[in-house]
Amino acid sequence: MTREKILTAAKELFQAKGFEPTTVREIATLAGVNVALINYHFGSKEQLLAQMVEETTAHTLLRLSDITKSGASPIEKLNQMLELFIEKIFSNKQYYQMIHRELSTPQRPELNDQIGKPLKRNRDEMLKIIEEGQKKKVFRKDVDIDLTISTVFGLLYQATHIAFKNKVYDKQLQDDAILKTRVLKHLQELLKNHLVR
Amino acid sequence: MTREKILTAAKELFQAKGFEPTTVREIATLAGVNVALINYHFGSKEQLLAQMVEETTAHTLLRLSDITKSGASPIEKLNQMLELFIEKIFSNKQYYQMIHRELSTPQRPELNDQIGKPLKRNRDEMLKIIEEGQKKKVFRKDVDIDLTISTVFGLLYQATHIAFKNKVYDKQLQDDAILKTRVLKHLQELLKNHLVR
DNA sequence: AAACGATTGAAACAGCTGTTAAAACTGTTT
DNA sequence: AAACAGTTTTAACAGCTGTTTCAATCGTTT
Repeated sequence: MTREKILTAAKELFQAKGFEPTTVREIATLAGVNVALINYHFGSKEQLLAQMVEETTAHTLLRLSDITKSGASPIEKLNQMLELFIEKIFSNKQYYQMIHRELSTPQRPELNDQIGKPLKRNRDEMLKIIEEGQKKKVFRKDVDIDLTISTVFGLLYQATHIAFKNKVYDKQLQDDAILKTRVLKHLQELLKNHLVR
Repeated sequence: MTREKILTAAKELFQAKGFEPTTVREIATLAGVNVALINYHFGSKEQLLAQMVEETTAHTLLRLSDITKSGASPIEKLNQMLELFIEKIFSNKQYYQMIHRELSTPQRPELNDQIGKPLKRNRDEMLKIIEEGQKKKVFRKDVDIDLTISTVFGLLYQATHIAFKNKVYDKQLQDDAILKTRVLKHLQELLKNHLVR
């Protein structure tokens, strides 16, 4: 019970403020527990985050392998995959922003690795599908697959920025739902033009 | 002189460690000056970063408007622009990583705005060119320009990650030069397929 | 009821952070 | 030589950080 209360409070604060700016005392207060219990149950503040990422990632990977193993065509699979990622990322914008921020910091390299692994598995699933499409000769072979995948995740990351930092790009506040369909459509057309021969 | 020494030392440390983890005392030591001089010359640690970004950005914007104002075709302009961005970003990978990291943190929103403005000007230059291409009817009109630009910058950002965090994506260490030409070629083809009608 | 290990609470640890007030020192102008 | 503004130094401020120590409490087992 205490463990869960700490995890919940920590997730909320890490999302809102980031990892480093969040203090263990804030977490303890929001969770309604004593400060010392964080170190008692998780060992350290870092391991608390590592545990959080571990438990949060599991579900997405299950749904991903469902798509990969289905009988759909490569293009259909790719589209389903895009929908899943967009859904996941938009409903946890702050979480993914925080993860990427943490992933790009030179501090805490060990924690970095622990967070990086789950994300790499996402990339690998997309890689499988593109290679399958090439094998079935529906996708062109003269594309840089690695950079294509990076393009997708790069845009998804940028989209989360646009979603709640519109002022930076001089745009009116846009409804997430609208942005989501825009992103999906954009990525679908982009990939179709780029991959399909 | 003191000012410049502080700026140089700060840039080096911010790049290597990030903004927050770098202490004013470290900056002062590396610059070989007294701690108090940072606040004397810049007012605060935050304004030091703001000033740094301001001065670093100026040159790029000059070269950008050169491209925009040239007589080249939209496609040529776009390619020149890509080359410029890739050049700038790859020769200052750590710097741009740091900037993006700082830009994605909910802390220090005022500083956020100050950093965001120069980056927005980059986007605007690219926007101009795409709109020009549409007006001259060499580019399709049914594209999401905003997301197209986000796609470019999103990939460039991802590329800097790949450049010195290859382990995350299970790749061998790649020479920056090779990666740069790969990125350039990838973006050129991607945009051509997506924009040109 | 006694004993036990697991969990919790209060308090303090040692160390760091950005910033600043005031004095000391510079080089130039009167 | 005196006055002056622009810099630099010293030293301290007030506050925060993650972590740990040790005693108190809890629920379960003997």
